[in-house]
Amino acid sequence: MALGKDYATQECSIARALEVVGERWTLLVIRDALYGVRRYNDFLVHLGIPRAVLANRLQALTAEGILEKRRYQESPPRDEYVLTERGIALWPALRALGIWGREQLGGEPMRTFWHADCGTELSPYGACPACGTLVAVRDVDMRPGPGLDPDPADPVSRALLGPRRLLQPIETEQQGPARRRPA
Amino acid sequence: MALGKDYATQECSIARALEVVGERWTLLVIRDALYGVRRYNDFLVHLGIPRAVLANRLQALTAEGILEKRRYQESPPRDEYVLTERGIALWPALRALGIWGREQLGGEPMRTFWHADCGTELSPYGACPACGTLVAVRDVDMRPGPGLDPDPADPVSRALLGPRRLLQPIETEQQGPARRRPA
DNA sequence: CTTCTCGGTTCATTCACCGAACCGATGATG
DNA sequence: CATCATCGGTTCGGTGAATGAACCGAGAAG
Repeated sequence: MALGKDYATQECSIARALEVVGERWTLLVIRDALYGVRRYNDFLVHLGIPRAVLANRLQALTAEGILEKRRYQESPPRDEYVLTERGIALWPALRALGIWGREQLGGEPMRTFWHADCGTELSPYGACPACGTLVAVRDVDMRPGPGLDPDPADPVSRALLGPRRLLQPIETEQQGPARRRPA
Repeated sequence: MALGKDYATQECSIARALEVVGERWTLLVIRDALYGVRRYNDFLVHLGIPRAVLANRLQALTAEGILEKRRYQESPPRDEYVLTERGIALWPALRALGIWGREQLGGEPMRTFWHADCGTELSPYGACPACGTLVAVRDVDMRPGPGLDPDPADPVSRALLGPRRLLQPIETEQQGPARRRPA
C-alpha cells in the first residue's frame, strides 16, 4: 500500500490510529460519512476514488468497526455504510485537521460548524462557547462557508451544500429508473 | 502526492491538510519532531523508515514550511530539522488521533501529557482543567504511561523515556565522531 | 427483450514504498 | 599516511498498492 499500515515498531496510540485510518482516502471516506454520505455510488462520485480502492476501504473500515454495512432496501438489495460510535469518535481528529488546513494553508473556510441547539459557532476544539459544553456530533449543524463553490457539478456535493445536520443521510435527487427509496 | 491534485474537486480543508501531511510516515515524523527528535539519524532509528523515504519526507515538510532545516554545527557540517509554528500547530490533530487510538483501539496509555506550570494532566482537547486555559505546546510535559516499554532497544526511544518537555531536543548518548565500537 | 442503475470485480499499467548497497565529506585511530 | 567510522544522504532492483477502464450480475423499467 502506498500508505501502508505496518507501523509495528511504534509504541504509540498515534501510530496505532494511523494503522487503521492512515491509508490513502480513508479519512476522506470517514469525513464524507460524517457529512451524511452512506452509499457506494455517492462516495464514488464525491471522492473521485477508484472503485476498487473504495470497495477495499469500505470493507476494511467495516472490519475495523468504524463503519457498519446495513441493508436499507430489499427489492433490489442495497446496502449502505453507516458510521459506528467508533467512527463518529474520529470527528475531533478530522476537525483538528481541517482547522489546521484552513489556518495554516490559507483560504476561506469551506464549511462552518454550529451548535444546533443554540446557533453558536463551535470553537476550534468542538465546544460551544455559549453553552460551555462539548457538542455531540449529532448536534452539530454544518453550514457552507465563503470558500465553498455554490454550484458544484456532482449531485452529492450539491446535496451537501445546504445547512444540514452532521450524520444526517444525504438525499440525492432521483436519477434513474432503478431508483426507489422508501420514505 | 498523497491525494492527487484533485483538491480542486475536494473543496475541503481536511483534504488540503491531507495533501500535505497525509502521506505515509509524515505524521509520525511530525510526532517525533514534537517529542524532540531533530536529526536525520534519530528519525531513522526511531521510526524504522527507509532512508530514501525519510529524506523525501524531510525535504517535502521543509518545502511546506512545517520543518526548518538549520545548521547546528560546522565541522562536520550537520543540519537538524526543527518544527516551525506551522508544524507545531499540528499538535491538536496528532493528539486527537492519539486519543482516538487509545480510547477506541484499547490498550494502556503510552504517554501522558501534563501542564508543566501546574502539574495537571491535560484534558482530551489539550486544555488544562485546573487553569482553564489552552496549554501551549512548549508548556506540555510528556510522561511515560503504563503501556510504554520501560527498556527499549534504540537510543532514541530511551532518550524519550523520561518525563520531558515537548519540543525540547533529545539528548542521545554521546556517540560522537568515530566513537570506538563498544563490546 | 433490451436497456438502465447499482455495486462491485478484473486487469494492465503506473507509481510509491522497501531494503540493501553505495557514496562523499569529515574526523578519529594507529 | 592508510584505515575505519559516522552522518546524511543517493541509487537501484524488486514488490505491492493505486489507478482507470473494462467487464459483470442482479434487479427493475420500458
